[in-house]
Amino acid sequence: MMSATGSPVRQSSVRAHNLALVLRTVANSPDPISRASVSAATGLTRATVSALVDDLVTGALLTEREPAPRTGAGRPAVGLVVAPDGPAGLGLEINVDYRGACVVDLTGAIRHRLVEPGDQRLQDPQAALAGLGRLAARARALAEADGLTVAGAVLAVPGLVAADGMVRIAPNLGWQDVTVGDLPDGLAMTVDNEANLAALGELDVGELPQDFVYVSGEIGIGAGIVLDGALYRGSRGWSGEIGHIPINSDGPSCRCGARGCLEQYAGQEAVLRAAGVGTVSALAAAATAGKPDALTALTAAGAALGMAIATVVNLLDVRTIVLGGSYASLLPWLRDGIAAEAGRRVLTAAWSPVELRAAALGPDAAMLGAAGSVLRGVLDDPAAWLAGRRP
Amino acid sequence: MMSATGSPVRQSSVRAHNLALVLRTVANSPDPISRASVSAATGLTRATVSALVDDLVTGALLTEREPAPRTGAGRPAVGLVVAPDGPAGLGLEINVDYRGACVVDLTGAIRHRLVEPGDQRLQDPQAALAGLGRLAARARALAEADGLTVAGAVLAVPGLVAADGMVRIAPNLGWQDVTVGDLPDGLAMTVDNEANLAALGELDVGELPQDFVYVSGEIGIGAGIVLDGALYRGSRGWSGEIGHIPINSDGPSCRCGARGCLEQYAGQEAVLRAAGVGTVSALAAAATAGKPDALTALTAAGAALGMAIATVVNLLDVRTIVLGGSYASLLPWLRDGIAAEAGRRVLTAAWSPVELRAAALGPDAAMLGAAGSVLRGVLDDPAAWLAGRRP
DNA sequence: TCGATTTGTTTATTGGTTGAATTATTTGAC
DNA sequence: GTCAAATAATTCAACCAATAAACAAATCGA
Repeated sequence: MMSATGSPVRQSSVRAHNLALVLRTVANSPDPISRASVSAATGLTRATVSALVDDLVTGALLTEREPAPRTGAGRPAVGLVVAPDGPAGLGLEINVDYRGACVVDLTGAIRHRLVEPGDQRLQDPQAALAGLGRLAARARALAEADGLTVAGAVLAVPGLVAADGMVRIAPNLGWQDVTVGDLPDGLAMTVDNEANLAALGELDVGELPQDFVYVSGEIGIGAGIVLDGALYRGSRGWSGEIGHIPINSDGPSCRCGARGCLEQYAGQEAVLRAAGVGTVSALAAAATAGKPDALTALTAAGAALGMAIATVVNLLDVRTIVLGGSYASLLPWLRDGIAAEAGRRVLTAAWSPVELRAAALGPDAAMLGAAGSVLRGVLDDPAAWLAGRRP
Repeated sequence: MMSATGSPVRQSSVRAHNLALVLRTVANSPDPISRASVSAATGLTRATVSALVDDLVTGALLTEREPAPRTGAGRPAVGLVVAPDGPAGLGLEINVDYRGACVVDLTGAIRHRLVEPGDQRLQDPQAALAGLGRLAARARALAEADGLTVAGAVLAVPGLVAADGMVRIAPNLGWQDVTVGDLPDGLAMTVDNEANLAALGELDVGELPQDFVYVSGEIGIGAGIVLDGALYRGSRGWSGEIGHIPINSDGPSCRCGARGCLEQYAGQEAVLRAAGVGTVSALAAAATAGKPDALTALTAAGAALGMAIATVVNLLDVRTIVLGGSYASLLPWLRDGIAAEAGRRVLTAAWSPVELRAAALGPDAAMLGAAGSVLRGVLDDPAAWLAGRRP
């Protein structure tokens, strides 16, 4: 009668779990950390930690270093750090006016960064992907010249990505139902939404709580939702479509077919039009100069954004909102409008106000998040990586 | 430097995991299931399953029964079912005009149900809790007379519940910062939001996907969010406050201080006022009779609800919405309005429409969900339960 | 009645953690 | 300068839980 229980068994995947636990403990430590400290932090025996660390060192995931300067008597510890020359993540991005690739190592250092400007909308998707493949190959060659092993690649696209890796629709790229396979050189590649990956990128740089929402303001408005330290993708991978939250039931019509969507109030096109300028940098300049049209436009956008953010907070009870994309640079003028509207509409604002932050990574957030998500795969399941490398 | 890794270690909690796996497999099976079938379904060896089942049987979580009629040769199997006389959950509820208690056994059968009508707003919170304690004691006595062991109690309240069990505010009960301790007879009790527990109750009866949102329409409008088969409570336990999603930035003012909240369009008071009737049942009667005022009011409420649901779906990518509370009985007249608005505003509606369902459990959903969440605790960690019972 | 078949248990083996003892390396005191 | 105290890391026997394979039990079918 085969009742589908969902979870398979776990025999001695205890080791896999503990391997990940040790690796994560070292990765989260700001300084080189000794085996004994890992033992204390995890609760595992020193003996066990030694055995696990041995595996991780021979598998090139950890490296021994000089320990942090210590005080008092006793045998000096051997410091452990995440290996800078082990696996690396290849982060890729195709966006409206550029494509890029970056290589990030396990320590989080950006080892290479290649960006090719150029309007991707002019090309058909397969041509754009072929160009991206060449860029990826160059980045990979650079990484391997450094002695790194590229563990995988993730591609960020501004669109709806299905669970099977098909790009359902990327309106600003003009893509529809585009299948993205592995890279030409055989490296495994997965695709994900740009806002999702940017959220992961912001999460990787730390300083953020385990629950937050990243709001990306570009031509469209998307959100990456991080709950309990993990990205929430939704049952089909289509979560975070914040741009079409209704602000006003009978507002201006939107390209989605409905009326009064957030995008019509706080999308890049609407704001630039209201401010009477052509680009985001021109808008920032006008706002800095105190031009009334610019300030009015930004105040209105902030109010609309504040309403949408209030909705998100009331629904998900996150206390932190990270503003990325063009919102990051415009936050100084958006902040008051957002805070006022959110303060009025968030039920729990009286106890704990919503915290607004500008994205730390700037325009590279999605690409870096893509590389980071490759590394996250290794960090979360080092046993699988070791098993794959062994033979 | 003690890097807080978050996850503690796991030694031979493999057993705990597999114990839960076996128990869940039996619980999910519609018919009595043999050890061999459990083995096949889980991937565990027959030997291992036998050992685990032994523990579960001696711990009164499983019972041997006649197996399902079988065909073909071979030694006849011994059927396993979840024990009807093992641990039971005590579900409690305090709502505006009644308080209740129910006892549910591990098989999901409702063994006892006690409801005391009466306006709870008239009492101060401690008096209401004392009355509830007496009701709980009666229910517990009935359960123990049946040979059941009450494993714990959960209380459903219509309000914001903090992680530490304090009821921050329950507007329709007139409660504010009420601390709820254990029951007078020493039984552990936890508190949770009514919509959250109702969502869990609906999840328990099955037939639902792993991701859905339960929308409860009472005086206020709340939502219970289920993601990946688990309730999402938010970082502080205050998720799901859907009633204050903005429908129209300059709509009628709301008691929350903002304008144009959903509650002002689809809350019970607004709808009854618009329809010119006094109660939900009168509204249903008027709608059945085809009264224009009632139909117009319900259509308008459906449209507002559809907008809010579209927001939820765009944000979380759930495909199923369960309508509970007074919405369950009014769904026939709300459905078209919701579906039209949601179809227009949900970005992915073209590929996969939003599925609307009426709640299956009716007004007892929260109370039953509360009892179910006690049992869920036992089902999810039978090892802890066995360890607690052993000495 | 016998073989085939399926269920459930017993037994030896293996993988992985633990705890205690052991070795290694430093600081500080006499 | 030597020795005791302290801390780090490794080695080794014991243990726990799952596995695989053999075995015992109970039924069907010829």
